[in-house]
Amino acid sequence: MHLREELQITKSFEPGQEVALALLLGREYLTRLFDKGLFEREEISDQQFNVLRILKGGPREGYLVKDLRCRMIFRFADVPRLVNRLEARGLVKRCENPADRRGSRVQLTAKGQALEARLRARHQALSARVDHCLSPAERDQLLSLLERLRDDHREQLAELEG
Amino acid sequence: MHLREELQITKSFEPGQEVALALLLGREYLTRLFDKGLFEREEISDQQFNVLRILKGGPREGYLVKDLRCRMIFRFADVPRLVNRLEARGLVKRCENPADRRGSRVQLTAKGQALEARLRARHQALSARVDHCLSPAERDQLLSLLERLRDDHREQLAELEG
DNA sequence: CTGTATTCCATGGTGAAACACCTAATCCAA
DNA sequence: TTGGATTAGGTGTTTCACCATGGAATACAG
Repeated sequence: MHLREELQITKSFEPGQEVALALLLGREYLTRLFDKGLFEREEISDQQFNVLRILKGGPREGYLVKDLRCRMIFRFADVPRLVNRLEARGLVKRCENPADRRGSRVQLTAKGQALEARLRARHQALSARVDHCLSPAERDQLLSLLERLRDDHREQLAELEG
Repeated sequence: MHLREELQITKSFEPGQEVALALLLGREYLTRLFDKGLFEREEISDQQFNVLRILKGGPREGYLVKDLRCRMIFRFADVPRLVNRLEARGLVKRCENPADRRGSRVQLTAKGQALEARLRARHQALSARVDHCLSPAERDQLLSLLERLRDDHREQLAELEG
């Protein structure tokens, strides 16, 4: 369905708006799909799953909060409280870090590992279906275009901040 | 910058994850860019601007809350309270709707029109730069791929809910 | 015309995000 | 060593999203 139909827009698009809208709407569908198909039934948020997944892929001794933060997709996430919630559910634990007592290492518990594994299986199934409607060439093209946009956005952000 | 570098991922991607991550990250950059470059300095949220923009493009008598909702990108937005906040700032007003007294029509005030126009100008400048790093052919390709993904996601969502 | 179903909106509660502030540990230069 | 700067992370507050509830107006079947 075309953007204009989808958002019931009657006027013509301004240049550039279409790409922005498509990106916003694309991620909107994606998150809604994963919320419905995955996170909702396990009562976990996408951000929380992201932490579990990062920990799973990390070293056995875990990550510091700052290491988690820079790996999160949503950069300014409130990582300490995110970890608090996971800790309260017993999915994660904090261990003292003798090398630098300012920060503690966050590690998956056995329960957290089990949940991560369960979610990962379903996540893969959903992701595979996302992928499935594109040919490999299209997929690569999409990835490369999105990468170009990211690079450009990063540049513009730097201009705005610097 | 490649996704893997950006998120400091060491392991290989599972199939399909890359597209999902790229979408999430793409919209992340986009919203951050618009927040920094536009919304932050006017002390308005993207959702609030979206309402103003929808009203601007709509009929002179305004829209009902439900008409706003179905045109929002973020579908489950808390539209009544969004309108409350805009109303409190004098950007929007509610008028009785004689045809159906269950809902009132939301209209832009003069102040709201002025702010919308100011934001729109800057929004266009930013959007144009977003567009600028893609050729027209690439732009169309990106839009069409994203549209295909949306259609597929919608289908999957319907399956999950039905 | 009457009772029921439906639609539209507002609101209360819960939980999470944004932003700034605060504490503690570490680093480093004088 | 000691003083300040830096870094890590926790906390307080406000705002907002999300869900469920409820009430008012409308539509409709009988």
